[in-house]
Amino acid sequence: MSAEQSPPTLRDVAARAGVSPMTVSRVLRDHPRVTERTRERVLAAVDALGYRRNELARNLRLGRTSGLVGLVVTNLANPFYSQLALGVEAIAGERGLKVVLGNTAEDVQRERRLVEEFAARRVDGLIVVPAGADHSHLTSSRLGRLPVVLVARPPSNIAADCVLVDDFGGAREATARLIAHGAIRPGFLGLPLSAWTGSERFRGFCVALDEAGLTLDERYVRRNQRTIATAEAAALQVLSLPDPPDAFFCANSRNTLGAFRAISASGSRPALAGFDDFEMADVLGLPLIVVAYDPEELGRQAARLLLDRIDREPGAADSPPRRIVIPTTVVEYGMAEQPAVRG
Amino acid sequence: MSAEQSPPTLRDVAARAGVSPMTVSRVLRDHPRVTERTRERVLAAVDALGYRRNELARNLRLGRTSGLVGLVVTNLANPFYSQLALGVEAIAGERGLKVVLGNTAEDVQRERRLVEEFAARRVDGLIVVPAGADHSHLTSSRLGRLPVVLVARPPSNIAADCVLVDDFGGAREATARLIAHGAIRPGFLGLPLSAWTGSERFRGFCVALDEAGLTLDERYVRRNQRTIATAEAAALQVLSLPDPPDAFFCANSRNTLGAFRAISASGSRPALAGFDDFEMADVLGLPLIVVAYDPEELGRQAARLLLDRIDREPGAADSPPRRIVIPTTVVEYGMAEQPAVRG
DNA sequence: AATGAATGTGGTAGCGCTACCATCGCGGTG
DNA sequence: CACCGCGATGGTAGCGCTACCACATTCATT
Repeated sequence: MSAEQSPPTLRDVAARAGVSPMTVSRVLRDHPRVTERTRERVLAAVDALGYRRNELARNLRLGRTSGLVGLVVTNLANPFYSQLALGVEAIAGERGLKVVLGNTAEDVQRERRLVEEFAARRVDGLIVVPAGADHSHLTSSRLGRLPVVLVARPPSNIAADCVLVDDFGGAREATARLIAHGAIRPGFLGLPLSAWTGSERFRGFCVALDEAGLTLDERYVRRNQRTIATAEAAALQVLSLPDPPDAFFCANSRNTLGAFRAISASGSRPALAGFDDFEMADVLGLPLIVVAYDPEELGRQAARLLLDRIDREPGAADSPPRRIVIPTTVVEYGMAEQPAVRG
Repeated sequence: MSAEQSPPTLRDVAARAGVSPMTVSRVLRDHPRVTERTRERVLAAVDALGYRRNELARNLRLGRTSGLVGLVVTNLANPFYSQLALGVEAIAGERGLKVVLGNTAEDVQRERRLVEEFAARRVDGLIVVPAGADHSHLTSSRLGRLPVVLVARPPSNIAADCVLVDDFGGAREATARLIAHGAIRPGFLGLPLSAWTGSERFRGFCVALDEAGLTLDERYVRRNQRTIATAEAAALQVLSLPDPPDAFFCANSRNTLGAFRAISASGSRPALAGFDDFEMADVLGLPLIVVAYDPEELGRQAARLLLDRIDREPGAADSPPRRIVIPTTVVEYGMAEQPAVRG
């Protein structure tokens, strides 16, 4: 009685209630064939002992799954991914599934390990923001038919569902707005083309230029900025050209902020547009066009795709992979009225 | 052979390798007493079948824990909590523990449910940012001696470890800096006193005033702003007094941003200080003092406290609850040089 | 009164894994 | 040549739970 070492088991409850373990199990499962009197006695024993059913043992006996969804992201400190996680948690939670977290820090090795561990823990499914370009370790078949949904970056050499942001459309539309506001020599601050978002957003930028009959000046393009500071330096470099750009499209918020700083520092006032909305966009005091979307929705859709696969009969033939694209909206903060607005 | 329904088990591997399940188990555990030849045959079978050890079953047999840490936060969309999660994940990950996520949206009922579910899943420990003031459902004893660490808000009527931010010290120091820069009638935009952070930060503000020999004008105090918009309105209200404050201390970033907007809109230029650093603090274009701290460190410390409890022998007497306070630093963005700096 | 069905309860087995002990074969010792 | 010791392997049991079947009641039906 004094030092209750390990939590009580169903057996302990049965002993105390003076019934068999089976009866306790039935009471806890709300099985109909139990007398009210028995039920009460069992529940009293449960209460007295502080008993809690061991879901691990239960799951082992029952399904062989854990009731967990593995979520592997590249950088949880990024609000984008935490909102994604929130969306996943919301939808998974509706089904009683819990979310297990893994952070890769863009390290493919860590991603591999995490995916292996999650599979070993018998998660019901995986939602992954892949760090690298090679996704061969994410094939559902290799993971024991474990459903996998990719987020933000499409599957490269495997068949898997995925949820993407309309990187291309958003970049194109925002660039078009820049042009509608009068830009004729826009520059681009972006990401390496090796990154999916990097190439898609650049493509959108280029197409918008093309559609407006403008040609891209390669001197205005910088792609290797990973921090606000380097983005600022890159923007300053471009701005110090003898014929600087009259606008910037920035492929993510770090570049946008870097450009913002550069513009604040320099005398020139190029127009500014960027992918990713941020909380203080409207108080920066400079006109700004941003491409906004809902990261939480990204998570919700990914979770829905995953639940769909999980619910499918395991014997059923694999349905073809699906791809969901989350739309973007372009928001203008403090821009002067322009002649024409697209979209 | 055609439709491999369920993942292969250790038995399947044993059959294929022509050995007993025990031998397979030993190989997988790197038990020393296995011939090299046997090991190779087993590993070949593992490879051929794509076998992966079932950690659920393993844990059931072994410990009775899940190797999971439950993390319950109030709002994952808040970057503060996602960085916290990152810190927890980092430390837990070093020990091979995974983090299961729960979001309460400040709903005490949801918190209760989540804690119950996590306990039923036999998590090894819980890290909770409590939503309400009543923490009775978080007692380690009620949860089957499950270790619990509270974060950001201290335990109110239970014994539990906790990790806190130096709310008082940070608010006091930042307010002192405002005063050092010349403020003599500072206002306060804050949170309800019922919230721990709300009362602590207000206390710091008051003490700093007192230490400088200033008296608080109650008309300058607003406490019920939950959004940037309401904070802006509150700040405007205060600023439109016949004798408005010459500075604001804001208890969180929403209030700081609201005040920032109000100040930008109105003609006056009160000095501004606020709790919580944010990425764009230095580009706002207005002098600003912020109280900064490392949310990730908060998570790391919480995880360390938890691991400490987990590692303790279950029979050992409960050690007294510990409390760790994460220090804050005060950062000045674009402030003019002042006569004297404290600290 | 005998039969059958419906009902509440208990016993047994087993999910996948591993601790523990038993067994077997080997070489070395007296 | 029995004997011991040791290293490699296998058998058994059981972690906590529940599906399945067996059984003992009870009650309606013929």
